[in-house]
Amino acid sequence: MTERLTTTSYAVLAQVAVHPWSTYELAQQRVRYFRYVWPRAESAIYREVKRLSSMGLLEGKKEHVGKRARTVYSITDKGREALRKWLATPVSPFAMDFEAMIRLFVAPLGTKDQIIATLQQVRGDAREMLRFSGQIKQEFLEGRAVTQDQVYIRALAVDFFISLLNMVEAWAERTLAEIESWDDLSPDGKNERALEKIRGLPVTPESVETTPVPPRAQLRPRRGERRA
Amino acid sequence: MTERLTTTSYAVLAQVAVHPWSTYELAQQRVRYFRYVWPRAESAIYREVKRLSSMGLLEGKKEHVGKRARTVYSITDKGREALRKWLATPVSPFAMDFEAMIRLFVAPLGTKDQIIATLQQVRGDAREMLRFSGQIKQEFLEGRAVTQDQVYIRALAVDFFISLLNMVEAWAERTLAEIESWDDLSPDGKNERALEKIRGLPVTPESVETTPVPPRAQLRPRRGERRA
DNA sequence: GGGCTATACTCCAATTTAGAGCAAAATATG
DNA sequence: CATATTTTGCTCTAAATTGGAGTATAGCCC
Repeated sequence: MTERLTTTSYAVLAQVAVHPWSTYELAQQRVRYFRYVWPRAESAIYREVKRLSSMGLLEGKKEHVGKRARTVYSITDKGREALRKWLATPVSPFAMDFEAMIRLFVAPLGTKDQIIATLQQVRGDAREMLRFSGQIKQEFLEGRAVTQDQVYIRALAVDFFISLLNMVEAWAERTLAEIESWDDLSPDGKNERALEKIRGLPVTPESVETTPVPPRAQLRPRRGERRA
Repeated sequence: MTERLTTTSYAVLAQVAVHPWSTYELAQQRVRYFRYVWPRAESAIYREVKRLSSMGLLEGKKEHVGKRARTVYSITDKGREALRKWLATPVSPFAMDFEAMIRLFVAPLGTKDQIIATLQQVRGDAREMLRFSGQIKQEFLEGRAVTQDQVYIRALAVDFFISLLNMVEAWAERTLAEIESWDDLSPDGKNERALEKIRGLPVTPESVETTPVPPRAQLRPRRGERRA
């Protein structure tokens, strides 16, 4: 048990800051909070609350439902202080896990149907998450969200998700349309059209340098706060 | 050393399928290929090529530069076959690590300057990656990309990235504008406006059910191919 | 010939993950 | 009302993964 706080620690602290939770609820309700921005194993949450509580950043109270015990955690002043300090440090850059891209890359090895199925999955996932976002939106509009008093902040996050998901959905849609218009997955006669497509993609023109340097963003630590 | 192939295995196979690479190049050039869709530790790549090679999916040839040995890997037919089989299985859903969202969530604990700095980082990261995407775009337009013969597929991926990055950049931009227009980070009088903002967010209307079920997308395995 | 950086890895401790287990409570089913 | 199933509320562990330290040669530049 190290004393080092990771982003996962702060995610748990942030969620508990909303109001007290039992560990089980905390693990379940992550969906509503940070499942989509900081997905971690369930067992990691159970481990984390213990750690944070032993460090005095959370306070655990044992409760009983019949014979079965459960622990309800609340954030302490020290915990809030830790969050405050964290806010002054640099953020780690965003990253994705997007397996479908790797499949697209090697798509010509497989069949047209296979890559279409993959893209339909992506589109389906985006739509499902959009439906979920729609529920969150409704909760706020109807004034029944748990963090109703924080709409002014939450709105910014909801905006992000809906934009992201709409973008993914739209991309999957137009990519499906493109691929469905093909006879097969061979390159025959498709590259000309593709170059036109690429030419049209909007990259802010300023400084398309030739230095093939990987973006510096990648040099800041990605997960924990390990220092060099 | 298990025999199980993970998405990381397929990412390496996919990259080697382009042309033979030395392990070092492979690890370095991941930026160009799957760094942004499947970011993994460098040491994982070194481990993976050995594993794949012991399984006969890659073939390693020792070369010498003076006294120093290096291994150049090429994909085997068996390796291509593995990729082909993989394409028939279901994709794992996309996921993000986006620490800035957690910070936004607890932003009122900190200062306005802090959350502004965080959002500027996000915008900066997006811009940097956009610049990198711009270089890729240029490579294709000038016909000097390594996978020039695959533009018709690559264009679809480049489209995705540029859309994603522009979306992130635009979101960061408008969120910064919003926050900069505030006097402070207190909720005072901001929630009305926020509700209007939320109301305007485009969620496809079909079926905004009230069942607060977490999207099924999350139930498919995220990383490896573990079966239930 | 000294210093620096790039190449080319290996190794390892510390985390982190996915999932198996276990037990009690609540709910459904016959 | 007896029994089966599901949900709650966790703990434990093997296996995988990570970030970094370490080692060593090569090739430049001054």
